[in-house]
Amino acid sequence: MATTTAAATLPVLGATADSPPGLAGAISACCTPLSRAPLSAEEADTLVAVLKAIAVPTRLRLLSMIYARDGGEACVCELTEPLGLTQPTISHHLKVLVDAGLITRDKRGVWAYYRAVPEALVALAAVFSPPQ
Amino acid sequence: MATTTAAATLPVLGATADSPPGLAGAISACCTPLSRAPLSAEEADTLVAVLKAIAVPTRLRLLSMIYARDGGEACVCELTEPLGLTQPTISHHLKVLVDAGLITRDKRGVWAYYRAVPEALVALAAVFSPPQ
DNA sequence: CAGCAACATAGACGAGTGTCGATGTGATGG
DNA sequence: CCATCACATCGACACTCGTCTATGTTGCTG
Repeated sequence: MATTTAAATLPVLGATADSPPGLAGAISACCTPLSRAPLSAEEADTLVAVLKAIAVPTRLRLLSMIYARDGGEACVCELTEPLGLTQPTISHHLKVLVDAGLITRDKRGVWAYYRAVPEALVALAAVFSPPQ
Repeated sequence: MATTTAAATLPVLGATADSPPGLAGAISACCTPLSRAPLSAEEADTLVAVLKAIAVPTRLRLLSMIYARDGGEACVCELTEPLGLTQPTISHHLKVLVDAGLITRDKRGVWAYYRAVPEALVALAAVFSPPQ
């Protein structure tokens, strides 16, 4: 169960109920490591859906801000100012990250807290695991 | 020199002469793991330049086809047919992957062979290494 | 040298998307 | 009940980019 074998054990991610219904679970469920075998069109589309979510500077910074936070959660108000963008823009990007399964949303009162999903990073790292 | 410490040793990548001048080296040179600390705008831009290169189905499939090949190299003629795209389109995407430092180009005679750069995958995997 | 094959480059077009301002939706407080 | 705050949604605009056709470049061959 070491991190090096994560790629083999991760397909369970897509089936567990407590993991988000997003695409992060589907990464490991569909895709062997890149260097293992050529990707089919469907596998590529699935993986790309997640990669596109993080291939934007704003979203990548949002992701790192949430993941680096104590407890791995932050509300919108804490993320708007550091990036110098509008609140609707931040909300839009957060929704994309949620849909990709990279973070989760938890509304408590007036505030919406976005939380990290570390398993998603593990799945991504597994995809990029080098040959042998 | 284990894979788990690759993140720490990889900054050398950007300095070695035999590694491509692409952005793959810059990944590890600029960016700590995502979950370590919030990314600056510049760090995000650098990482995104590489992520955008692979966040396209065609390029992701090209990358996997090259990396999964024996010897880790392939010529354009071998990559055009399986994807069902035009030769100029394939050449275009290969150039993007080369510029990102994910593959290298080696022209031998009439053929152009594109080769894998495993260190680039290691650097990417390091970026997505989970907290602690 | 002529001709062909493999690949690169140039220009154009259409689809996708990051950002914005304006507005809608609940929850809280007086 | 009304005002306010935190956040989501909606349309619109500008820009990027994946793909194509057409053409240029280079190396091999008869």
